[in-house]
Amino acid sequence: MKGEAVNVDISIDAAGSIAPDLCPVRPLLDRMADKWSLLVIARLAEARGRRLRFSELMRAVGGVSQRMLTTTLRNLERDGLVIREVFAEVPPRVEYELTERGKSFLIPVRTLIGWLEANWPDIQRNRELYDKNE
Amino acid sequence: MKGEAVNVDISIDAAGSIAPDLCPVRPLLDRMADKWSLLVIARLAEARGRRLRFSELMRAVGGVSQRMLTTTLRNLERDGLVIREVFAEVPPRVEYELTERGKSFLIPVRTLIGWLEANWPDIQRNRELYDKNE
DNA sequence: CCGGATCCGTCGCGATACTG
DNA sequence: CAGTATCGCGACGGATCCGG
Repeated sequence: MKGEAVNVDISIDAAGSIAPDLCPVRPLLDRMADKWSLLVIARLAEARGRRLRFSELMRAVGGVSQRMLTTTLRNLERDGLVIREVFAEVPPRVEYELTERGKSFLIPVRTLIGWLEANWPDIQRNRELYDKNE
Repeated sequence: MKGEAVNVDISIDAAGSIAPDLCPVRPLLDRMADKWSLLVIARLAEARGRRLRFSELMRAVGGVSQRMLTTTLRNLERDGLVIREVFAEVPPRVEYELTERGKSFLIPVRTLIGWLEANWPDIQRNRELYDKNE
């Protein structure tokens, strides 16, 4: 058991307002928000179709451990955002590439990041003020 | 110290592609992705200007503990997404309301959720397939 | 009624060592 | 080269008790 499945899902209704429980957004959101998913997707997107090898991706992302890169890529593959192709060679070669769905995911991501960039200075100032007044 | 500050920031450049280190998106992203922030914002947005009391918000969100609701609201207030007003009464009354910035945040959120809704069925099918083949 | 303080379990993540 | 296996820590979040 893990928390009795509270009301952690979010969705939007026809009117555009946010409502819970229409679709399980949370599992997805959790994954997009994990430490490496977005960075991996970003690096694959920059390649613009060129497929990246595991080690290549690891250098491009920077700071990620083998373990985490592997599980991140597995999760993205499981959701159909990334394609993984293994070549039966020695030494082994594995290439990764964004799927169409993976590419389309960049649209909401860019919207979000755009908002963050536009609002970050104000937010930062707000934080300083808040922290100063204890 | 906490992990040596690897390359965990993401941003977008003028061309619209995602690049690291332009602005610290990660601290924000972490917070938006925490367990309750989005739900709290959603409930406040539904109120459409009407301010919600703490207990009211707690029932509306559902499943959140007092502790987590408090810290979530504090964080949102710190970032200027929520306004908190305390009334010196007995029993105490505290009301919460979205700021303009808080409201504007709903735009990227809706974009994201829209994408999730549109893609969730496919993703789910993809997952089942992936899980079946071990 | 609205929180602060404390305790504690869980889990994401990093480090390291090993393998086909 | 591209992983898998194992260990351990630290942060997040839930439960509970207390306080103005």
